[in-house]
Amino acid sequence: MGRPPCCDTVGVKKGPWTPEEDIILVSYIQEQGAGNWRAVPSNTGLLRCSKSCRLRWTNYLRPGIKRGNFTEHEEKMIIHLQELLGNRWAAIASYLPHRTDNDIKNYWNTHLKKKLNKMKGGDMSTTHDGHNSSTISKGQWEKRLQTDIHMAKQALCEALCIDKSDPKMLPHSATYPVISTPPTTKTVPAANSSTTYASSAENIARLLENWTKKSSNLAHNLLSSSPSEGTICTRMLSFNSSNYSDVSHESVISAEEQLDPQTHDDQQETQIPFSMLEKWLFDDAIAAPQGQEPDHFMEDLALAETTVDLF
DNA sequence: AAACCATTCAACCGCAAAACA
DNA sequence: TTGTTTTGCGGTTGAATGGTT
Repeated sequence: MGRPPCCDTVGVKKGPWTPEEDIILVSYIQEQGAGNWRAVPSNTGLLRCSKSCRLRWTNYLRPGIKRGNFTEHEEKMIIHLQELLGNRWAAIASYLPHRTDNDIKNYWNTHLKKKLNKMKGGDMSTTHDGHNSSTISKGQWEKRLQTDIHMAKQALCEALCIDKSDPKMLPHSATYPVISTPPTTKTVPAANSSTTYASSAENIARLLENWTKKSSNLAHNLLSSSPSEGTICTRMLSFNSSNYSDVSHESVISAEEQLDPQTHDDQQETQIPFSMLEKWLFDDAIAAPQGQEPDHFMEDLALAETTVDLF
Protein backbone atom coordinates (compact mmCIF):
# COMPACT_ATOMS: atom_id res chain seq x y z
CA MET A 1 0.00 0.00 0.00
CA GLY A 2 1.28 3.36 -0.94
CA ARG A 3 1.07 6.57 0.92
CA PRO A 4 -2.45 7.93 1.19
CA PRO A 5 -3.14 11.17 -0.66
CA CYS A 6 -2.75 14.40 1.26
CA CYS A 7 -6.46 15.01 0.91
CA ASP A 8 -9.50 13.38 -0.55
CA THR A 9 -9.22 13.53 -4.29
CA VAL A 10 -12.95 13.10 -4.67
CA GLY A 11 -14.58 16.47 -5.28
CA VAL A 12 -11.30 18.32 -5.04
CA LYS A 13 -10.68 20.76 -7.82
CA LYS A 14 -7.29 21.00 -9.46
CA GLY A 15 -5.69 23.33 -11.93
CA PRO A 16 -5.61 27.10 -12.21
CA TRP A 17 -7.43 29.19 -9.64
CA THR A 18 -10.29 31.37 -10.74
CA PRO A 19 -10.66 34.99 -9.58
CA GLU A 20 -13.77 33.93 -7.69
CA GLU A 21 -11.77 31.40 -5.71
CA ASP A 22 -9.06 33.96 -5.09
CA ILE A 23 -11.57 36.39 -3.67
CA ILE A 24 -13.03 33.77 -1.38
CA LEU A 25 -9.61 32.77 -0.12
CA VAL A 26 -8.35 36.31 0.39
CA SER A 27 -11.54 37.29 2.12
CA TYR A 28 -11.35 34.32 4.44
CA ILE A 29 -7.72 34.99 5.35
CA GLN A 30 -8.54 38.60 5.98
CA GLU A 31 -11.15 37.51 8.47
CA GLN A 32 -9.41 34.55 10.05
CA GLY A 33 -5.75 35.10 9.35
CA ALA A 34 -3.37 32.78 7.53
CA GLY A 35 -2.94 29.39 9.11
CA ASN A 36 -4.97 26.32 9.98
CA TRP A 37 -5.01 25.48 6.31
CA ARG A 38 -6.75 22.24 7.01
CA ALA A 39 -9.86 24.16 7.94
CA VAL A 40 -9.80 26.54 4.97
CA PRO A 41 -11.56 24.36 2.38
CA SER A 42 -14.34 23.34 4.73
CA ASN A 43 -14.82 26.85 6.12
CA THR A 44 -14.80 28.58 2.76
CA GLY A 45 -16.51 25.97 0.67
CA LEU A 46 -13.60 25.97 -1.71
CA LEU A 47 -13.23 22.69 -3.53
CA ARG A 48 -9.50 22.78 -3.03
CA CYS A 49 -7.20 20.86 -0.75
CA SER A 50 -5.52 22.66 2.12
CA LYS A 51 -2.17 22.47 0.42
CA SER A 52 -3.47 24.11 -2.67
CA CYS A 53 -4.97 26.95 -0.61
CA ARG A 54 -1.74 27.52 1.25
CA LEU A 55 0.28 27.48 -1.94
CA ARG A 56 -2.05 29.89 -3.68
CA TRP A 57 -1.78 32.26 -0.75
CA THR A 58 1.95 32.09 -0.21
CA ASN A 59 2.95 32.18 -3.86
CA TYR A 60 0.39 34.48 -5.35
CA LEU A 61 -2.13 36.20 -3.11
CA ARG A 62 0.06 37.00 -0.15
CA PRO A 63 0.58 40.74 0.23
CA GLY A 64 3.79 42.39 -0.83
CA ILE A 65 4.67 39.88 -3.48
CA LYS A 66 6.68 41.27 -6.32
CA ARG A 67 6.28 39.37 -9.53
CA GLY A 68 8.39 39.09 -12.65
CA ASN A 69 11.04 41.56 -13.83
CA PHE A 70 13.91 40.43 -11.68
CA THR A 71 16.43 43.22 -11.43
CA GLU A 72 20.11 42.71 -12.07
CA HIS A 73 20.49 43.37 -8.38
CA GLU A 74 18.23 40.49 -7.45
CA GLU A 75 19.72 38.27 -10.11
CA LYS A 76 23.18 38.62 -8.64
CA MET A 77 21.88 37.90 -5.19
CA ILE A 78 20.17 34.73 -6.35
CA ILE A 79 23.25 33.50 -8.16
CA HIS A 80 25.42 34.21 -5.20
CA LEU A 81 23.08 32.72 -2.65
CA GLN A 82 22.50 29.66 -4.80
CA GLU A 83 26.23 29.16 -4.92
CA LEU A 84 26.36 29.28 -1.15
CA LEU A 85 23.15 27.56 -0.15
CA GLY A 86 22.39 25.33 -3.09
CA ASN A 87 18.78 24.80 -4.11
CA ARG A 88 17.39 25.90 -0.80
CA TRP A 89 14.92 28.25 -2.35
CA ALA A 90 13.10 29.12 0.83
CA ALA A 91 16.36 30.19 2.44
CA ILE A 92 17.30 32.19 -0.64
CA ALA A 93 13.86 33.79 -0.72
CA SER A 94 14.29 34.93 2.85
CA TYR A 95 17.07 37.21 1.62
CA LEU A 96 14.88 38.61 -1.14
CA PRO A 97 11.90 40.40 0.31
CA HIS A 98 8.76 40.25 -1.78
CA ARG A 99 9.94 37.25 -3.78
CA THR A 100 8.57 33.78 -3.26
CA ASP A 101 10.68 30.67 -3.24
CA ASN A 102 8.65 29.33 -6.14
CA ASP A 103 9.30 32.44 -8.17
CA ILE A 104 13.01 32.32 -7.47
CA LYS A 105 13.14 28.64 -8.27
CA ASN A 106 11.35 29.20 -11.57
CA TYR A 107 13.58 32.10 -12.43
CA TRP A 108 16.65 30.06 -11.65
CA ASN A 109 15.51 27.14 -13.76
CA THR A 110 14.35 29.20 -16.71
CA HIS A 111 16.83 32.04 -16.84
CA LEU A 112 19.81 31.91 -14.55
CA LYS A 113 20.84 28.32 -15.10
CA LYS A 114 21.08 28.92 -18.83
CA LYS A 115 22.82 32.20 -18.30
CA LEU A 116 25.45 30.57 -16.12
CA ASN A 117 25.80 27.72 -18.58
CA LYS A 118 26.65 30.19 -21.29
CA MET A 119 29.04 32.10 -19.07
CA LYS A 120 30.85 28.91 -18.17
CA GLY A 121 31.07 27.99 -21.82
CA GLY A 122 28.65 25.14 -21.48
CA ASP A 123 31.00 23.29 -19.18
CA MET A 124 28.61 21.86 -16.66
CA SER A 125 30.23 18.78 -15.32
CA THR A 126 28.43 19.50 -12.13
CA THR A 127 25.12 18.28 -10.87
CA HIS A 128 21.81 19.76 -11.86
CA ASP A 129 22.05 22.51 -9.32
CA GLY A 130 25.49 23.59 -10.39
CA HIS A 131 27.25 21.87 -7.51
CA ASN A 132 29.65 19.07 -7.92
CA SER A 133 28.15 16.77 -5.38
CA SER A 134 31.21 14.61 -5.08
CA THR A 135 33.58 17.46 -4.37
CA ILE A 136 31.51 19.76 -2.22
CA SER A 137 33.94 20.95 0.34
CA LYS A 138 33.67 20.58 4.05
CA GLY A 139 34.20 24.29 4.31
CA GLN A 140 31.16 24.94 2.20
CA TRP A 141 29.01 22.76 4.41
CA GLU A 142 30.32 24.60 7.42
CA LYS A 143 29.43 27.88 5.81
CA ARG A 144 25.95 26.60 5.11
CA LEU A 145 25.60 25.55 8.69
CA GLN A 146 26.88 28.89 9.87
CA THR A 147 24.41 30.63 7.61
CA ASP A 148 21.56 28.58 9.05
CA ILE A 149 22.64 29.39 12.58
CA HIS A 150 22.86 33.03 11.66
CA MET A 151 19.41 32.95 10.13
CA ALA A 152 17.98 31.29 13.19
CA LYS A 153 19.56 33.91 15.41
CA GLN A 154 18.11 36.71 13.38
CA ALA A 155 14.70 35.12 13.37
CA LEU A 156 14.86 34.89 17.13
CA CYS A 157 16.04 38.47 17.37
CA GLU A 158 13.22 39.66 15.21
CA ALA A 159 10.71 37.66 17.20
CA LEU A 160 11.95 39.30 20.37
CA CYS A 161 11.76 42.73 18.79
CA ILE A 162 8.18 42.06 17.74
CA ASP A 163 7.31 41.01 21.27
CA LYS A 164 8.52 44.35 22.53
CA SER A 165 6.74 46.36 19.91
CA ASP A 166 3.13 46.89 19.06
CA PRO A 167 1.51 43.50 18.57
CA LYS A 168 -0.30 44.92 15.60
CA MET A 169 3.00 44.88 13.76
CA LEU A 170 3.11 41.12 13.79
CA PRO A 171 1.13 40.43 10.65
CA HIS A 172 3.21 42.85 8.69
CA SER A 173 6.46 41.50 9.96
CA ALA A 174 5.34 37.99 9.34
CA THR A 175 4.36 38.89 5.85
CA TYR A 176 7.59 40.62 4.92
CA PRO A 177 10.63 38.52 5.65
CA VAL A 178 12.86 41.54 5.40
CA ILE A 179 15.87 39.52 6.34
CA SER A 180 16.50 35.87 6.85
CA THR A 181 13.34 35.34 8.81
CA PRO A 182 11.94 31.87 8.42
CA PRO A 183 8.41 32.11 7.12
CA THR A 184 6.17 32.73 10.07
CA THR A 185 2.86 31.96 8.55
CA LYS A 186 1.44 30.50 11.71
CA THR A 187 -1.95 31.77 12.57
CA VAL A 188 -1.83 35.47 11.91
CA PRO A 189 -4.29 37.58 13.83
CA ALA A 190 -6.96 39.25 11.79
CA ALA A 191 -6.08 42.56 13.41
CA ASN A 192 -4.47 45.11 11.12
CA SER A 193 -5.49 43.03 8.20
CA SER A 194 -6.55 46.06 6.24
CA THR A 195 -2.97 46.65 5.22
CA THR A 196 -2.33 43.11 4.15
CA TYR A 197 -5.66 42.85 2.48
CA ALA A 198 -5.03 45.95 0.44
CA SER A 199 -1.93 44.40 -0.99
CA SER A 200 -3.71 41.15 -1.61
CA ALA A 201 -6.27 43.03 -3.54
CA GLU A 202 -3.49 44.56 -5.56
CA ASN A 203 -2.15 41.16 -6.37
CA ILE A 204 -5.42 39.91 -7.71
CA ALA A 205 -6.55 43.17 -9.18
CA ARG A 206 -5.05 42.30 -12.50
CA LEU A 207 -7.01 39.10 -12.49
CA LEU A 208 -10.11 40.99 -11.59
CA GLU A 209 -9.55 43.39 -14.44
CA ASN A 210 -9.66 40.58 -16.95
CA TRP A 211 -12.37 38.88 -15.09
CA THR A 212 -14.64 41.89 -15.05
CA LYS A 213 -13.97 42.43 -18.71
CA LYS A 214 -15.04 38.88 -19.43
CA SER A 215 -17.98 38.87 -17.16
CA SER A 216 -19.01 42.30 -16.05
CA ASN A 217 -22.43 40.91 -15.32
CA LEU A 218 -21.02 38.42 -12.90
CA ALA A 219 -19.20 41.14 -11.00
CA HIS A 220 -22.39 43.09 -10.82
CA ASN A 221 -24.22 40.07 -9.54
CA LEU A 222 -21.62 39.55 -6.86
CA LEU A 223 -22.02 43.12 -5.72
CA SER A 224 -25.73 42.83 -5.45
CA SER A 225 -26.19 39.26 -4.32
CA SER A 226 -25.48 38.17 -0.76
CA PRO A 227 -24.27 40.78 1.73
CA SER A 228 -20.99 39.05 2.34
CA GLU A 229 -20.17 38.69 -1.30
CA GLY A 230 -21.14 42.25 -1.90
CA THR A 231 -18.82 43.37 0.84
CA ILE A 232 -15.99 41.40 -0.64
CA CYS A 233 -16.42 42.88 -4.07
CA THR A 234 -16.90 46.38 -2.77
CA ARG A 235 -13.63 46.07 -0.91
CA MET A 236 -11.90 44.69 -3.93
CA LEU A 237 -13.20 47.35 -6.26
CA SER A 238 -12.32 50.12 -3.88
CA PHE A 239 -8.70 49.06 -4.18
CA ASN A 240 -9.11 48.68 -7.88
CA SER A 241 -9.28 52.44 -8.21
CA SER A 242 -5.56 52.81 -7.71
CA ASN A 243 -3.19 52.15 -10.53
CA TYR A 244 -1.35 48.91 -10.05
CA SER A 245 -0.76 47.60 -13.50
CA ASP A 246 2.68 46.77 -12.25
CA VAL A 247 2.85 45.78 -8.61
CA SER A 248 6.42 46.75 -8.02
CA HIS A 249 8.16 46.78 -4.70
CA GLU A 250 7.99 50.54 -4.59
CA SER A 251 4.32 50.71 -5.38
CA VAL A 252 3.51 48.15 -2.73
CA ILE A 253 5.52 49.98 -0.14
CA SER A 254 4.14 53.35 -1.03
CA ALA A 255 0.60 52.02 -0.97
CA GLU A 256 1.23 50.62 2.48
CA GLU A 257 2.88 53.81 3.61
CA GLN A 258 -0.31 55.59 2.85
CA LEU A 259 -2.23 53.13 4.92
CA ASP A 260 0.23 52.85 7.74
CA PRO A 261 3.43 54.86 7.46
CA GLN A 262 4.66 53.53 10.79
CA THR A 263 4.94 50.01 9.47
CA HIS A 264 7.20 51.17 6.71
CA ASP A 265 9.44 52.95 9.16
CA ASP A 266 9.77 49.77 11.14
CA GLN A 267 10.57 47.86 8.03
CA GLN A 268 13.33 50.26 7.12
CA GLU A 269 14.83 49.80 10.54
CA THR A 270 15.01 46.05 10.20
CA GLN A 271 16.51 46.37 6.76
CA ILE A 272 19.84 47.59 8.01
CA PRO A 273 21.45 44.15 8.27
CA PHE A 274 19.91 43.19 4.98
CA SER A 275 21.59 46.11 3.25
CA MET A 276 24.88 44.98 4.63
CA LEU A 277 24.34 41.55 3.25
CA GLU A 278 23.43 43.03 -0.08
CA LYS A 279 26.57 45.10 0.01
CA TRP A 280 28.62 42.03 0.63
CA LEU A 281 26.90 40.19 -2.17
CA PHE A 282 27.52 42.87 -4.73
CA ASP A 283 30.96 43.84 -3.60
CA ASP A 284 31.91 40.23 -3.81
CA ALA A 285 30.16 39.66 -7.10
CA ILE A 286 32.23 42.43 -8.58
CA ALA A 287 35.48 41.56 -6.87
CA ALA A 288 35.50 37.79 -7.10
CA PRO A 289 35.84 35.92 -10.38
CA GLN A 290 33.15 33.43 -11.28
CA GLY A 291 32.69 30.55 -8.90
CA GLN A 292 35.07 31.77 -6.27
CA GLU A 293 34.03 31.55 -2.67
CA PRO A 294 33.96 34.78 -0.73
CA ASP A 295 36.45 34.46 2.08
CA HIS A 296 35.09 37.36 4.02
CA PHE A 297 31.55 36.10 4.08
CA MET A 298 31.53 35.07 7.70
CA GLU A 299 33.31 38.23 8.71
CA ASP A 300 30.62 40.32 7.14
CA LEU A 301 27.94 38.15 8.61
CA ALA A 302 29.50 38.65 11.98
CA LEU A 303 29.41 42.35 11.34
CA ALA A 304 25.79 42.12 10.36
CA GLU A 305 25.18 40.10 13.48
CA THR A 306 26.70 42.89 15.53
CA THR A 307 24.25 45.26 13.94
CA VAL A 308 21.42 42.91 14.77
CA ASP A 309 22.66 42.80 18.33
CA LEU A 310 21.97 46.51 18.55
CA PHE A 311 18.29 45.63 18.61
C1' DA B 1 -2.91 29.93 -41.69
C1' DA B 2 -1.31 25.94 -39.60
C1' DA B 3 1.87 23.03 -37.42
C1' DC B 4 5.57 22.59 -34.61
C1' DC B 5 8.83 23.85 -31.07
C1' DA B 6 10.54 26.43 -27.03
C1' DT B 7 9.73 28.92 -23.01
C1' DT B 8 7.41 30.31 -18.90
C1' DC B 9 5.27 29.77 -14.62
C1' DA B 10 1.27 28.26 -11.75
C1' DA B 11 0.19 24.30 -9.57
C1' DC B 12 0.80 19.50 -8.07
C1' DC B 13 3.26 15.71 -5.74
C1' DG B 14 5.86 13.39 -2.35
C1' DC B 15 8.74 13.70 1.42
C1' DA B 16 10.46 15.48 5.79
C1' DA B 17 10.11 18.30 9.70
C1' DA B 18 7.41 20.45 13.10
C1' DA B 19 3.55 20.62 15.99
C1' DC B 20 0.26 18.50 18.62
C1' DA B 21 -2.37 15.06 21.42
C1' DT C 1 7.75 8.85 24.40
C1' DT C 2 5.05 7.74 20.60
C1' DG C 3 1.77 8.16 17.01
C1' DT C 4 -0.86 11.32 14.21
C1' DT C 5 -1.74 15.52 11.91
C1' DT C 6 -0.31 19.66 9.75
C1' DT C 7 2.84 22.51 7.44
C1' DG C 8 6.81 23.67 4.56
C1' DC C 9 9.96 22.60 1.00
C1' DG C 10 12.05 21.23 -3.40
C1' DG C 11 11.38 18.74 -7.66
C1' DT C 12 8.49 18.16 -11.38
C1' DT C 13 4.62 18.62 -14.54
C1' DG C 14 1.64 20.50 -17.90
C1' DA C 15 -1.22 24.25 -19.76
C1' DA C 16 -0.70 28.60 -21.84
C1' DT C 17 1.77 31.52 -24.67
C1' DG C 18 4.97 33.20 -28.07
C1' DG C 19 8.11 32.44 -31.76
C1' DT C 20 9.59 30.06 -35.89
C1' DT C 21 9.13 27.45 -40.01
